[in-house]
Amino acid sequence: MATTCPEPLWRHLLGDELRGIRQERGRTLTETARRAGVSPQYLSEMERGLKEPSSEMIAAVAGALDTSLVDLTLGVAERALERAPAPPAQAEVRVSLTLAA
Amino acid sequence: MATTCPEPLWRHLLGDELRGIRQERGRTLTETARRAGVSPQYLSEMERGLKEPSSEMIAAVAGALDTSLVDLTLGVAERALERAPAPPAQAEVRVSLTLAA
DNA sequence: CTGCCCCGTCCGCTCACAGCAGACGCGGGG
DNA sequence: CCCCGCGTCTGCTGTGAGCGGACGGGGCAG
Repeated sequence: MATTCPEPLWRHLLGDELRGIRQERGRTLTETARRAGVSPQYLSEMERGLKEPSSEMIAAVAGALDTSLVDLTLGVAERALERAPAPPAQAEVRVSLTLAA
Repeated sequence: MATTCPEPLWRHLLGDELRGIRQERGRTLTETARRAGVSPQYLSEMERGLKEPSSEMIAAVAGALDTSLVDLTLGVAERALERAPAPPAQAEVRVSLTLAA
């Protein structure tokens, strides 16, 4: 097991996920920022993982992208899994529990 | 679909998840804080959703609890699902995709 | 009973950063 | 040339992240 790649940080994964969703929906950064009630420069920074957005900001941008915190955190978890050298077996067990519920 | 319960915020869900994991492992707040390199008062505030911890702080506490950002965000997503009035069908599809990978 | 230790939370504080206004470069169209 | 929209850069200020000291509660020993 290689330990050469440290775990990515929350703000990076979140930013990647937000940009991913936005582009998937074909939305511009400027329009999304306006809908979320934040500045375009700030949304740009969020997406690039340069800032630690508050929970309210996260919720506002999620709303502007017609998604939810559930989807967002799941997407972040997926990205974290993709970047992990070996997926922990426990994480998969937890995911299957989520399906059972 | 009742819209009387707003979606919980990231910091609340995160805090609940951190406290849940810590108590599951039978660890004290003071010991966990020491291992994470944060003050006990700050960890207390984090767990109660009173503060917006930085990504590095989240990582440090996760490390102190012998867990990862993957597990953490999955746990948060689970809690968000539990508190959602009706689980979005899309979220479940994403989870099954995670299993397939 | 008192004193000590540990636990978790309250209160007040400082300085780094969250969030943004103005500016910039780029591409496209008239 | 101009205008518009896009996304990012730069600099700024007020706020809150993170913590030190203090506090109350519980448990234990003398």
